[in-house]
Amino acid sequence: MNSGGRSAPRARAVRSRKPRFERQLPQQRRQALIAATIECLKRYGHEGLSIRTISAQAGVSVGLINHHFPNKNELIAAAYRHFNGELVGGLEAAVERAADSPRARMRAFLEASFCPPNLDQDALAVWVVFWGLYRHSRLIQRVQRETYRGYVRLLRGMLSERLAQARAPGGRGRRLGSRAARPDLRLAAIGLTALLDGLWLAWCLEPGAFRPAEAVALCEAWVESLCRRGGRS
Amino acid sequence: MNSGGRSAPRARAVRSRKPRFERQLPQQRRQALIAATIECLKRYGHEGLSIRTISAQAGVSVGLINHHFPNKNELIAAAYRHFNGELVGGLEAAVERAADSPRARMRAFLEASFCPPNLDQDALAVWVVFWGLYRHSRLIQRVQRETYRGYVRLLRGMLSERLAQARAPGGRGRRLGSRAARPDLRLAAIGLTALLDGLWLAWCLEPGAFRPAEAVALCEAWVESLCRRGGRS
DNA sequence: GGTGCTGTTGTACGATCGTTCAACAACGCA
DNA sequence: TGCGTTGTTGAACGATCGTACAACAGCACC
Repeated sequence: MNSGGRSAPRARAVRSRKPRFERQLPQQRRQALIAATIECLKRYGHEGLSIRTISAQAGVSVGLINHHFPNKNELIAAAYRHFNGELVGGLEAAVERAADSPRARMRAFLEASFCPPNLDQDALAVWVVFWGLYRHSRLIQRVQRETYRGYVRLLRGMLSERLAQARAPGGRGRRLGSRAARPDLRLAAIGLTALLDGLWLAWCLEPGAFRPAEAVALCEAWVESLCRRGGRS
Repeated sequence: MNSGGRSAPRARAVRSRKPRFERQLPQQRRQALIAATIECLKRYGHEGLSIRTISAQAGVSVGLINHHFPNKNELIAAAYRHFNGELVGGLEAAVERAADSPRARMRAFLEASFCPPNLDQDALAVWVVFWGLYRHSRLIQRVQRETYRGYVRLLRGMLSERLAQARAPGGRGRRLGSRAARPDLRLAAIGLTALLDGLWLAWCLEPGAFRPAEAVALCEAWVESLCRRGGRS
């Protein structure tokens, strides 16, 4: 409040003191806020979804969020989009790193599904909060619809390759007439997705119940069974 | 505010007017509040978990909840216990109504799992909110631990019967030596639970993707596969 | 009909919520 | 070095949250 108090600190700041805050590009700041949102969800669950908690986690003031996002729901939707993208992107990368064989690609997909960072109790806590918002938020519904397509396409593509290989001449398909060899890909994909999700959920709820490798084995056994029976149930 | 205003309306009330509220036994009122809590969760999701929303749904004043429950969390935990109990009780009743055959009992269990009121989008919304509270509420954790045992015991018991029948002399078990006939019941139960939960989840998220009967068929195919292979993966 | 108990009401309180906005300040640029 | 742009701050607002509590009133009982 004393006169001159406005310029004196600034003169020192120019020389040595670090500024009270750092300006960032909107894109970078948005990413930081999204990361803070997910971190808050991991730590505090649904109660972590408050403007003050998130801004404190990001190390910024409460007002900044509404400068980069029109409102809280848009920030949450952006965080959901990011979280979904990380999952699908990680799985796609794991599949592409694998060998060319459909069997190897499927195995890489399953192992990536049952490894950190996807297989993580914190991650489940985040998913569950998002799912809880699903029914009453059109934004969340839209993000879900957009990102889920990528996941389904990836899984269906691999399963299709895998089943096609099994009934190819050089494959391991046995005792199959041409009719039985036409598997019901739709039901097969639904079943595999359900088994995968269910195992993932069960492990996150109780990590001691079984080992990740056992989950991979169960899923592979399901695919094997599909190959042998031609997908018919 | 006029003198005599206290006794005059009361004289009429005794004759014809219905009282402003009705006293109920604590047990009945508690049940009504629990039902209102679940109804609010179905309608409004996590935002429905407020004292004012629940008391309005139950048709009582805001103060009454804290007269029957020490705090909001205890009410939510009681609602979670009730919701779990309804599920497990309904499944047990369906199994007991079925024929004696292990196959019929398992089928009844699966069909009850994929029928209303269990197979319901509203029900999923309720579960998801409870799951979101799990990690940060010791009350919810305790209820979960208590009620989940009943579910696991029911499912394991049926699966055990079913597999035992399959490898009995008169059963349909084929090509099985005594060693292969010893299924890994633990992994089998884990897999079936995961498949069941995953299908249930997938249907609730997108009811048009497949019919409930198809889900039952997928689960039965899994059990059939276990019987044929002796549970080995 | 009067009395006591207790289930029930509704106001009040402090805390926290999402959002707004005027003022501040970091940094590019002339 | 001074100016203009704009990312950033933090106080303030009204709304809503969970809880407490004194007063009211339904109903059983004498």
